[in-house]
Amino acid sequence: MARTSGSSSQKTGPLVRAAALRLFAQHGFAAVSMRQIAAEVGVQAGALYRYTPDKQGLLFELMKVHMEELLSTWAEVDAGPEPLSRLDSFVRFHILHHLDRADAVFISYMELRNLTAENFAQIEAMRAQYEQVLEDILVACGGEGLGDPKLTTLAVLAMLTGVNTWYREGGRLDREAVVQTYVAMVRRVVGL
Amino acid sequence: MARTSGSSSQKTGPLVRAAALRLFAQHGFAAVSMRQIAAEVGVQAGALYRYTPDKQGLLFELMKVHMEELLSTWAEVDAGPEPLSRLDSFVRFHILHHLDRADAVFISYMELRNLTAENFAQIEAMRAQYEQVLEDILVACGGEGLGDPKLTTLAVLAMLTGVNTWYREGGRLDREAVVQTYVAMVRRVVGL
DNA sequence: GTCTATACGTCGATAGAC
DNA sequence: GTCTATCGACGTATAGAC
Repeated sequence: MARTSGSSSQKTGPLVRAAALRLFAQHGFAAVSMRQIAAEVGVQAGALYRYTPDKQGLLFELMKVHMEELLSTWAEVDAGPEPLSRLDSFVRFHILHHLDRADAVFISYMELRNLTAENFAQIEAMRAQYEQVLEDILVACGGEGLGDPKLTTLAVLAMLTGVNTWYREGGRLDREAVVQTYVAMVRRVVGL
Repeated sequence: MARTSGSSSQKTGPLVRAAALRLFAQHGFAAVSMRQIAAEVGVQAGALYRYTPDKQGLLFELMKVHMEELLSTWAEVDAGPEPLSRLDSFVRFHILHHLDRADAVFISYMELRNLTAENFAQIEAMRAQYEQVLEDILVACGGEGLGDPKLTTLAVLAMLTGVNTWYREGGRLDREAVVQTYVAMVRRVVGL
């Protein structure tokens, strides 16, 4: 029996998350009210609580889904054993994946302090896991200039994620040009 | 005639700004109330309006002072004409200056979206000015690997500012070790 | 599954006493 | 220069009708 149109139960949930994602990214978690999110979706504020236990739960789910997707997508993309091509591939993946999810990336960096301690610990663990991915690649590459693997990892990630703060579609450089420039810069940072 | 103790007019203003700086950095601009700031200072909320026109003005002044100090302090530190030593000196300056002002740095990156359009434009202009400082140095260095000066500038600044997100006093590396590692990494990024 | 109505607290900012 | 008192608006979250 096909449910034709009546119930929006399978639509409203995703709409709530999409609206929250956009509004949190634009104005900040604390500055956005449940009423605003509801208005964006086209329902009354009370209806939101069918889809989230509370505002905090909404923020946490957005960040959790983002981090899970980051880790699982890399696992799919990750090609193979050759270290240097893995490094290039990681740089490309990180930049493009982050550019495609600017709102979620922004929230995941800016709103960490608005998570409860328990929720923060979960997100933090996934972030550390992602850092470890790059550190392992860098160690496998083992460039001569690679002094401290931890520091190099953090420096490279900061460099790559920084692209999100200035890149605009239709600007002077397209994505491919940015990726290639960063691939070259990262190689130099690690001394290869 | 020495005013001995009575009036606190010369003390409260700075205390208000110090409290706001700390609280905004910890909880975010939107999440902090004027009542919280007043409680931290030890006055009632109404008294704050002797020292700022409104909450927005308080945020703006913190960011404005921070950017002005960043630019003027570099102008003092900037040594001379030799490009490569200027680059090293900029890296050292940026890292240490930022580590010494973690709260102001954090606010200046996170709360840009809470500025009015007019205030944002002023801060943005000073940020662009600071970026130009590094770009000029990089161009003067003119390393062979230096592909796009704008991109390299942004990548290096992201790398350097990223230190603030993980550095903790008393950790595995002291400031000097961090500075030296980053000086070496930045030289490699620009191909020198 | 969404609505209306509401409990109850806090917000930024101002007025006027002292 | 700081206080107390207050305005009107808005915050999250819940209860119960439909």
